[in-house]
Amino acid sequence: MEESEKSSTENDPARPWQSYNTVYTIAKAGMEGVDKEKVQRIVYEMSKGSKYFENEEKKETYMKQKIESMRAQLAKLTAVDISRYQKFADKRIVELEATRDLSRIWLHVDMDAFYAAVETLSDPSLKGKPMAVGSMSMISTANYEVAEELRESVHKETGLTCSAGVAPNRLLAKVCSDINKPNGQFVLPNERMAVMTFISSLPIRKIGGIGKVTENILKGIFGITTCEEMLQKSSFICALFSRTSADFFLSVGLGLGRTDTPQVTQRKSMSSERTFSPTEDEALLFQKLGAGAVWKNLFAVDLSENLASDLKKEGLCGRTLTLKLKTSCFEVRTRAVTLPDNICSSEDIVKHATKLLKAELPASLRLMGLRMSHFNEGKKGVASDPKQRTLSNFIATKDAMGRVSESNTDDDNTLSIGRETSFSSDAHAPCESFNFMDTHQMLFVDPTDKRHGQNEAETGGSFDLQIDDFRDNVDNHDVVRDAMDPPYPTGTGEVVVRDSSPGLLKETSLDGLGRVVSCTDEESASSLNPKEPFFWLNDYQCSVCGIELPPSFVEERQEHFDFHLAERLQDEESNNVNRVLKPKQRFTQKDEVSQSRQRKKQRASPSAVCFKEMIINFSLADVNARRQNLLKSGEGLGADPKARVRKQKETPADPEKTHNIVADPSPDTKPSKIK
DNA sequence: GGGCACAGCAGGC
DNA sequence: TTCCAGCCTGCTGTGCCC
Repeated sequence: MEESEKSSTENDPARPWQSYNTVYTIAKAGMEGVDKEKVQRIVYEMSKGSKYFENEEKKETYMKQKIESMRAQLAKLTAVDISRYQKFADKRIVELEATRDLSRIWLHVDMDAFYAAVETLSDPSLKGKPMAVGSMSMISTANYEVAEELRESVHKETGLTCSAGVAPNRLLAKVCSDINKPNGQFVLPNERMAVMTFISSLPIRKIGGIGKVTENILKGIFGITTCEEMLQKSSFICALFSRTSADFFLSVGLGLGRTDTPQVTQRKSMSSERTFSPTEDEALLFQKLGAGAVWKNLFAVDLSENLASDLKKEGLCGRTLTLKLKTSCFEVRTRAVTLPDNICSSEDIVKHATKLLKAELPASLRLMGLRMSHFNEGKKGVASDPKQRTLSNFIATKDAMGRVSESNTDDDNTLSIGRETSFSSDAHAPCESFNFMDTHQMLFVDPTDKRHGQNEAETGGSFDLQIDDFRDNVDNHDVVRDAMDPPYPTGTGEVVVRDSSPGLLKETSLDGLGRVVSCTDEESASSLNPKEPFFWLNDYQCSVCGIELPPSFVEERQEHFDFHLAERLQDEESNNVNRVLKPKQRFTQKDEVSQSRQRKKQRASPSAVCFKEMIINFSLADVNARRQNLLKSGEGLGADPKARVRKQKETPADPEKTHNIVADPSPDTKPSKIK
């Protein structure tokens, strides 16, 4: 169908389902060839008249108004304006082009039907049956050699298929991984011409960050449907959008994307929300919030309790509490309050949330949510990365223990951390891999261990923890061994041994020869008395907080124990170092630990692995060496990307090379909100 | 005017 | 594959205060 014809039919008032675009898109892989109109018409007819439908119509009307308003702005532009914006746009394009980095190759791996596939893997009887997946899993991997070999290896080890995209940057690698889904791959050469050709016909919706609204706006105002057209309309884009948005759109037109390794970002907020049957019953709404909830009633876990529990698991306190409401008409409202102090307890949360809700009533609601943000501002002793799990939390996690157990069965009894093994509890999380070297509690810098004197080539570029060390300590003890200023002329490091068995907190500082430097057995600043043993009174009541939980509530009791354990360790973490060390030592330790941690982090980083999506970053030099080998062998590199991969597969993998394997936490550069 | 808090929205997974 | 729900991030606009 010609573009003009398509455009005219899509505005046909006799076919209202064509603009009901919230329910269907052909942008996703595998949807080409589907009878779009038929699908849209059916969904439209079935949705018509519902509250959701009415809200969608309202949103669409707003979007149309926005498009009309921007069209009007466009119409007002004079020839002089357009010329000025064109000059500006051309300048920006040149500047952006100068940032093009073709020196690296990114491989984006996307697991096919990941959740269902994993569940079927663990329970083959599910194969072919409809199912809902509520849990996650992970696999570990090692060094793989450029995409087919990797996919084959994943399939061989797990039975799961994945799709891969190879491109010069993260943005394009993600797009490429979508092209031959499922169980396929696409390689985009690191050449400008190839990128520009690729981008010329690429629908804008394929780009991460361009969703339904942005697509409609770009199409509705400028008629832009492909990435290339972003450049053709660059002057108008610069005229109507903010600098951030315009830069993003122009970058898309140039096929530019981030080429640096994404960093694990600090968590900004944490929330909990629930949808329920629409209700105006104020008592019920307050109850859902947590007001008036009874501790004993764990079956009716409310929002405030949920949020408080999640916050405590990560040791977070926040200052801003936001109440999110969705009315029965699907209208979303948020109401926030910023407090002078951090809060994290369910009692505090519910107190402030109740005030926020009261101000909104009466209302008929179908969803409520609570979000905490502005974490731990000004609070001392808080980990710089709240998303990073503490070792104690990790150890207390059943899943984590399971992984350790698996590793424990290795023939060489070596738990290799940072190179081949990582842990992830959330396939969506941006690389929530567990990294021993990043924890406060466990820094293995043993001055007597000769391994640390070896260079990276000897150690394989990573740290190996002897499983014996680990096993000795995971049971009841945390051991901190840090390189510190020598307290004695012997020049050896000091070791702090912390015994945090339930009901006991004892710390002993030893010098490098094992002599006792200091010993503390003082009370923790924690609200939980460290000397107080943790147990169930009459096998029923928590000895710490008094909550009652029957013995049959095994999981709930375990979670409750985890909560107290986390609370205790969090407090210990913030108090421990200061109690044991002299001021000078504190300073030196902080500095050295920081450096040590950073060094280890750098060395450990090539191994971070997560799922369901994974990005692997190769240096172009590595790849070129492989290419040269292929050319020398007379095989050549044809235009067929698959042929390229086949050739490379035949070259044996080089075990010396490691590459960055990182999670894909987010799309490359997100556009800012369109003005 | 700058900084901050708040409200809302878009988008990814 | 779609949708929605849930959770998260990031951006913009507005209003208030200093």
